[in-house]
Amino acid sequence: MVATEPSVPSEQFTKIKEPELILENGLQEEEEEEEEDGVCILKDCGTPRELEAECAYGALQARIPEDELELVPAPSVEGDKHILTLQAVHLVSDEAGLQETSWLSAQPPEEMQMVVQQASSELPSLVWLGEESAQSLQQCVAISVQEELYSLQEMEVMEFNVLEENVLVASEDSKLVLSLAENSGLIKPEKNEEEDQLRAEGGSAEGAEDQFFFVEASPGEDGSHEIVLTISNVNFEEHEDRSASGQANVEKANSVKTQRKTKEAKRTFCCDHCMFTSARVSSFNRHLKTHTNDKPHLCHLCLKTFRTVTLLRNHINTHTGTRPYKCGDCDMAFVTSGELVRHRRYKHTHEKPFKCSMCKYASVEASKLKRHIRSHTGERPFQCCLCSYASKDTYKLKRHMRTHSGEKPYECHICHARFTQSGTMKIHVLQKHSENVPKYECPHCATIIARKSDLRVHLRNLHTYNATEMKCRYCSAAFHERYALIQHQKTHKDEKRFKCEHCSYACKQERHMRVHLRTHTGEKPFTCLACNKCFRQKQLLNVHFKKYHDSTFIPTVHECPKCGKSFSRWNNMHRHLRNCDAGEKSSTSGKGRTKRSAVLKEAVKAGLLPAPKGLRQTENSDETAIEEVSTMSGGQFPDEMALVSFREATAGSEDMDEDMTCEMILNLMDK
DNA sequence: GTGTGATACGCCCTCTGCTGGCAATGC
DNA sequence: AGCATTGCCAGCAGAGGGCGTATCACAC
Repeated sequence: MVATEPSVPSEQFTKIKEPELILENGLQEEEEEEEEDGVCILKDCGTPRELEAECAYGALQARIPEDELELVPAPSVEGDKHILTLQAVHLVSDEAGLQETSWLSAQPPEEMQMVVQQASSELPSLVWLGEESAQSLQQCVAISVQEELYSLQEMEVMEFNVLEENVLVASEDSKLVLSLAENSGLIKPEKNEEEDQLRAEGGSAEGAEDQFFFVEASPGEDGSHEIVLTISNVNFEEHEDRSASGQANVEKANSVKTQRKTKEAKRTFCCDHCMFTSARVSSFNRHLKTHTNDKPHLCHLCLKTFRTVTLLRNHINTHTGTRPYKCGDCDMAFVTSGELVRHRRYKHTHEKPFKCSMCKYASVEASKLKRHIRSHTGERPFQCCLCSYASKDTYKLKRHMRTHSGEKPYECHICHARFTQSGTMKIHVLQKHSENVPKYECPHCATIIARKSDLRVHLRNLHTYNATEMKCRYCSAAFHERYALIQHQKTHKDEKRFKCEHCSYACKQERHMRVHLRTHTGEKPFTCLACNKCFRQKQLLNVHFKKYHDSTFIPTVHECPKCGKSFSRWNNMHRHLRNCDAGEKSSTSGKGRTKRSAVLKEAVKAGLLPAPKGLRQTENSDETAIEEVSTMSGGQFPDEMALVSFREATAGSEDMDEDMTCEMILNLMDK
């Protein structure tokens, strides 16, 4: 039945756990009526490594013969030997809730056969102690081990230790004895004592026939060396929901950190609703109030209710502003003394009792140290449900969730811009709406930067030593710092660094030198596809093609503003204009040309005359003059050959200024 | 039963630093 | 005109400080 059926008590485990006692070192007789259940504190006295080495499935199976095991009772159990049956139980799927719990059941001592069956590979930790047939099993002990809390191997070792340690417990308890092998065994409660117990509870011996003892195992405070067993009665008449209750026990145990030590011989009261235990009745009773909604103490100001007078008083202080605990070193005051102590540590004494073992960090509060340690371990327990992000504390996750919700809770009170974080808004207000905006000056180049973080970027990009040399574009100099390289390259700015080896020509750009060299080599790399005529520059080819091979080309017509005569070229119109204007005779002398050039230039600048294409004022006219003149397409020169002549003539002086350009044009015009 | 210190959890805050889009600027 | 550079700026996350509150252990 019990051994083979998955109908393991579960819900009852939570129901039957009346206020329990720790049974240790012999419990007082006068309190026997309270001892329905118990909590046993077990201490590891085995050798887990040996056990682990013996069996991959764990110590229990390792130490117990595969088919039979004789159990030796605890010395104090009246010398009876009890052999119990161990039986593995494979739970069926509809009892999945049990699969997270391991069970051990002890059959009555009259069943002197112990059989260990290999648990299924899927459920290696699921082991029953019970009679082979299980049909006659009327009492048993079930041990629940939380798989969630331990790795499989650890859990199994612990399982063994539970049994092993029960010898000690049982030997002194004589109420509920579990022992296994020489120093281990599993013994059900002694019949007579059990009956006495039941009588004390007002029950009957028959009632005991249907009772299970549920034992919950959980780790002790200091790790694997101590285990807490919580033993409860189980009523077999209510088995229907046991799987669910078994799951409930798993969850319950997971949520509670057991910290109970009972090395001292004293009673412990166990909470019916949680894992809480206490040796003091007053504490236990006070704890019980946490599970009730009984809050008899009413706040007359907001009608909120509280369990205790102290809680109510503290609450009322929040209404009245009463803060009886005042800091002697500042104006702060607090409702509780604990708050004051903590405040003084933070602000005045700087006492930080919680120190990190991995760094120098220390904190006033343990929770802060715990949070800090996550920065060492990388643990991120708080997982975002919408993305892969996980944070180390709840607040960061909450803040992160704004990236999904789009929430921007912080608003600039001046321009009403909204921000996701208060710090961002603060920077915004400071930079945009404040008068005394702090500036950060680079210590290396005196650059002023508004934000410290951006100064850091500036330093990283421009002033960081680079192991790889960065070479100057214009010379052989090399630098390890980007800023130094940039400053150096600026020294090349006004240099005519490119000098012709065949003549005195010099220029600033290499591309100009390449064009110039063609005047020495005679190279004409640009060939007209229509007539195979070759040109030294692409612009000349383009002009040629438009004029002679492009039927859609419409030459610009320039009209004289005085007489309306049409000219195909801008410069011809202006030459005409000089003659047409007030009958003044044109001059072809150099002085006169220069004067005309200046007049022409000024006229164009003043907007009195239409600017020839390519003769606009530019910021970098020295570098682009030749290109600008070259783009005087559309027949601005007297003819194509004149343009070519111009190009060739100016090829060696590309950096001439605008006046020179105009003069050159006028010279050509004069031709 | 109550007061008090200790503990734990949660919330909110600041400071810090990195990232990438954007626009101005220079080449 | 196109491209590279760089400061400005908002978004976002890491780390830690400070405090409010609930609960427990213990002494009285």
